[in-house]
Parts: sequence; C-alpha cells; structure tokens
Amino acid sequence: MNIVFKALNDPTRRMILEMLLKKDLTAGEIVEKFKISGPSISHHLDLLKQAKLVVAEKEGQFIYYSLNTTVVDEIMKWFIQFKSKKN
Amino acid sequence: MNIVFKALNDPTRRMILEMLLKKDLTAGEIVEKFKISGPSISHHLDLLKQAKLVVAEKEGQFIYYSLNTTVVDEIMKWFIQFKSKKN
DNA sequence: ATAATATTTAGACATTTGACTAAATATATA
DNA sequence: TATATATTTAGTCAAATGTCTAAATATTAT
Repeated sequence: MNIVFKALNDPTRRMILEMLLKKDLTAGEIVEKFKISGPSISHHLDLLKQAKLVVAEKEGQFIYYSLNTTVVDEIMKWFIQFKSKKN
Repeated sequence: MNIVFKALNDPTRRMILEMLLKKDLTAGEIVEKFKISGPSISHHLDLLKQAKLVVAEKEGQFIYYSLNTTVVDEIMKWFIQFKSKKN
C-alpha cells in the first residue's frame, strides 16, 4: 500500500499511467513524451513496476509497458471507506 | 490534486484519516495515539488541512479535527478511469 | 496577573527523492 | 564481428520530507 501511494505521488508517474490508459508504450516512446532524461523516466517506470501499477514485457530490443489495474482496485477499497462516512 | 496525493503519501497521515473516520478528535488526542512528537503531528495535520482532507475547528483551547470527504470524491474520479479500462 | 494547558511556529538535521551524466547491458543489423 | 539502438544501472547532487527541541501564541483556571 505504501509503495502504491508513493508511486502515485509524482505528476510524471501519474501522467505515464494516464498515457498507458490509451495504449501500451515502449520505454522509448514514453521518454519522447517528456522533457526528462531517459534514465529518469526509467527510474519512474521502475517505481511504477514496484508498485505493480504497470507491467513490463520485453519484445526484442524494446520493453513494452502496460497498465495493471488490479492494484487500483485495492486503492479504491481504501478510499471507499471514506465515501461511506455519514456527515 | 498534487497536494492530495502528497498528503496521502505518508502512513501517519493515512492513519490519522482512518482515526477521524471513527470520530472527530483534538490535536492532542491525535498526538496521544502516536509515538511522534506534538509538533510533528501538528505538521502532518497542517498538510492534511492544506489538501482539504480534514477541517480544523477551534473550540476553546482545543482544536477539533474532522474529515472532509469531498476531496475523496475527486480522487476517486481519477481512479475510476483506470477501472473502466478494457483488458 | 500568573500559571497551566493546548497547539502551532521556527529552526536544525538526517533521510529520501527526482533530476542529471556516464557507463553497462542486451538486442538487432550491416 | 563490429556498430547502432533501446533501456537500465551507478553515482552525484540539490531540493523536499519527516523528525526533533525550543520558543511563541492562545485559552482557561487560580
């Protein structure tokens, strides 16, 4: 849980998630969309992977990144408890 | 949005939110539940307040903290887009 | 008015974070 | 095999974060 909130606590990483919502992308394609260096993006991708928010799959010399929405379910459950609060 | 994710990215602050789910508490009551110093908790409460996740209300010499769930709605909306992803 | 209680503000300090460049690794192509 | 391409790993550095103690502020009680 901790690592997921940590992964979400960065605008670049959230942007990456939103991009992957539209379609899977290679690391290089993701790098192109930002002004940030490749290694920095690679680090962001690693954090997202650690949080299991994305999955990396190697295809030849490329690595495709895609969303893994199962973790989102868990986060949602955490939030839902607040939704049911009686005001 | 940024500030909300930031506020949520700390186990102490998430714990405080969960405590406030049960009932409103004064700053002092919250401090008692942790091993962390008063000023540190005060700082956490300030961040939660900035994110509008909690509301502070002064009653005499006490300050009562309570949840503000409207921000949770916004966060949920952000997550829901991932839920509707077709795998 | 003085003292006690509740809470925050200020300043210091170690750790974590996000960025960078340079180097390493892995795959594809000439 | 040598070279180009894709991506990560390693190491450095400034800025942000979470903690602390000491001091300030506000309210209540003696």
